[in-house]
Amino acid sequence: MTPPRRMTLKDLARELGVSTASISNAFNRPDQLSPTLRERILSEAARLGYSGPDAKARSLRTGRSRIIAVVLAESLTYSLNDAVASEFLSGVAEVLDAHGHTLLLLPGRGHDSQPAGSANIADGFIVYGLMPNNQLLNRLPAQRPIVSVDFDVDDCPTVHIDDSEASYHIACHALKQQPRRPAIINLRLTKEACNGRVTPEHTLLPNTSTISRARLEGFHTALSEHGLDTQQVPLWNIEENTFEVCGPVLAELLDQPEHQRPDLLLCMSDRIALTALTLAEQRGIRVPEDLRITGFDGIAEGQYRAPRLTTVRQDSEGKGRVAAQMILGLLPAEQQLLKTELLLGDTCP
Amino acid sequence: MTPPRRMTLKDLARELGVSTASISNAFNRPDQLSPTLRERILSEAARLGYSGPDAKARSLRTGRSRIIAVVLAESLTYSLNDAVASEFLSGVAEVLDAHGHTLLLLPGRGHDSQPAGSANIADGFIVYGLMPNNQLLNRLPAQRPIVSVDFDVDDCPTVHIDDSEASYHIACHALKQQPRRPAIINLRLTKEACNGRVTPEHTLLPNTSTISRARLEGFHTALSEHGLDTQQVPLWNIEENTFEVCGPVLAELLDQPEHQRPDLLLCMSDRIALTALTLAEQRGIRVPEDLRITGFDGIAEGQYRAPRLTTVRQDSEGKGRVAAQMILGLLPAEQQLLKTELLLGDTCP
DNA sequence: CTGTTAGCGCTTTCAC
DNA sequence: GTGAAAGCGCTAACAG
Repeated sequence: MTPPRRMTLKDLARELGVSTASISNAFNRPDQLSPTLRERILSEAARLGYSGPDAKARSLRTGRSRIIAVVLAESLTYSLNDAVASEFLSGVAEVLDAHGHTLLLLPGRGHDSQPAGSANIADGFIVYGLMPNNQLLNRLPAQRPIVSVDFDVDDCPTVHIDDSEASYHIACHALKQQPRRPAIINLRLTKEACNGRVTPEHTLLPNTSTISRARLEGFHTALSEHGLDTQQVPLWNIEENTFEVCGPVLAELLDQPEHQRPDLLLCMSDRIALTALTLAEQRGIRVPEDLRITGFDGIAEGQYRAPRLTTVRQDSEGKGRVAAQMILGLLPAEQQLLKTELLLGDTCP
Repeated sequence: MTPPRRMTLKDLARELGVSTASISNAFNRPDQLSPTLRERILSEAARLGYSGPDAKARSLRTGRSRIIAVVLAESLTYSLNDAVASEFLSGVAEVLDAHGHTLLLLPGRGHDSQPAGSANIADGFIVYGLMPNNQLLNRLPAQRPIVSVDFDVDDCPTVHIDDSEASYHIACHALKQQPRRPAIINLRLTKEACNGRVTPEHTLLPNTSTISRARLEGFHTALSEHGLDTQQVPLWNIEENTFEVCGPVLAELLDQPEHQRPDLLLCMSDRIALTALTLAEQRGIRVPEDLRITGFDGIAEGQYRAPRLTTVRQDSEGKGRVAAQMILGLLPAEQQLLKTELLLGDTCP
């Protein structure tokens, strides 16, 4: 009885009485051998159960794996359940797939740990939404292309949107109605973990390169231009963009006495806005009459419902596509700024 | 000027004047060398920019890549935007990550195409929601572990839920209220693509091993037991579990004359149920007074809203965890049947 | 504890 | 066209 070892290219060559080079060529370079021989090799290979060159050996030999890794800021568990991150991955996957590449998912886990050893099998890295100071970047294998998304890294091509401009625009729209008590609900704005009202004790993350600060800046500019004192506008913060974490914070906010409760919520994500909307509905607070709400992201969930969310649509899938194209060299490796669009829904008409 | 070639283990060995084995051991087997030497090697490696053994070479040598592939039924673009699939992937990722493995995503694309060449780098495969007749299975490299999820494959460990039982239970609950015109909204039930009412012209997919048929069977059993003629209960079908595809079908259903419009929708997914709910709200159809709706899956979106969806919760993340544990050999490779739970929401109290 | 060495399976010159 | 041979970077036996 023969050992049940997986058949190798060499085995097949011996079996067919041809050289290993011909087998290799049959699979990789059709022009290097006669069609007849190629046919014979391919059909015999199928018959004998040889399913093509081993990817491990091939990638060692050629130096390329046809695998692109996406490094996600948060844990995979979180990212995969976040609509924005999922859409982004969709876009990446679509392009990679169309070009015969596959997608390896790497967690950014913690703040400065090593990426898994198998990470460096990838031909290139797309780094999504990581904090700029994250050590992880330096730990990625050098010499291989990196594209960063949603934040700037030195000497690294980037794809992102103009967060402060988009925030400015949606805030301007919301402020047309002259709110008496606007509030801003931030996402990961503070250095210390904070789920609730932001107080003077909290320090904010650096105002360069963090999404939250850019969006906050846009909101503040709009508020100032409308004659409001930004110091007077309460800031709330949320650490994680999930129902579970948003819920209690927004409940606390909405359960304030009515004369104190905000009448406009500028939210930094659709998830936050949708949670606010649900909780308002449960409390009989009318949207938009008693409370106007704006979101950010434009996820499907906010648009296929009644009332529809007023928000900024960012093309996350498009971001993914551009990032993938850049990493594959199909697009020049430069800064790419994607457009956003104001979606006028029912929560802040 | 030295060539900018990536530093190899051998280079480092020469540089430090030690053997390659020691370098390798420093990274892989701490007990095989003195702590002093190990420290020196590690720190020098960091200083000289050697970021550890190359994954391609290592995997060729050891035969293992520490990469597990998940083969998704649909395109990645679709799967990543589907809450159920995303939750499943979350569960897989969580376990893999905890055990130093990484996740490679493979599209099932089409019905019988080759998996990408780089696929066979994986140490094992988790096959999610594929049709049982899919050729893809045979194309996966032999000799490597496979776990299938949500459908049965010969000689292949599987994790799934009892779809027909769960459907039976939720239908029994819904039928307590004696609906006059129940309808069933299926997901991929017919052989031919069909978005709308299922007619006698349509042939259904085989009743073995397809989720839809199992769920339909559960619904039918419950209907019969409640004295209803299953032949009289209209079947509708939807091909893709997205807002875009569900919308028109459910609009057509809801826009029927009132005396003809169903007063109970047994939906095969939460996405379908949520779309029905939104469209009903837009039309002023009261839920649950005029129309009761049940879903299937128990996604967060259906629970963190008002009214809450009545549905069956299946633990997709748990499925992912179990599948990952099986593929890593942490759990015996056998049939695993996960529990489901009836969630009584507001759409069918 | 350390060093030498033989491949893992493949691709790709290069000579025929 | 085809075949022989070198070696991608690493690990694990084994010998010292």
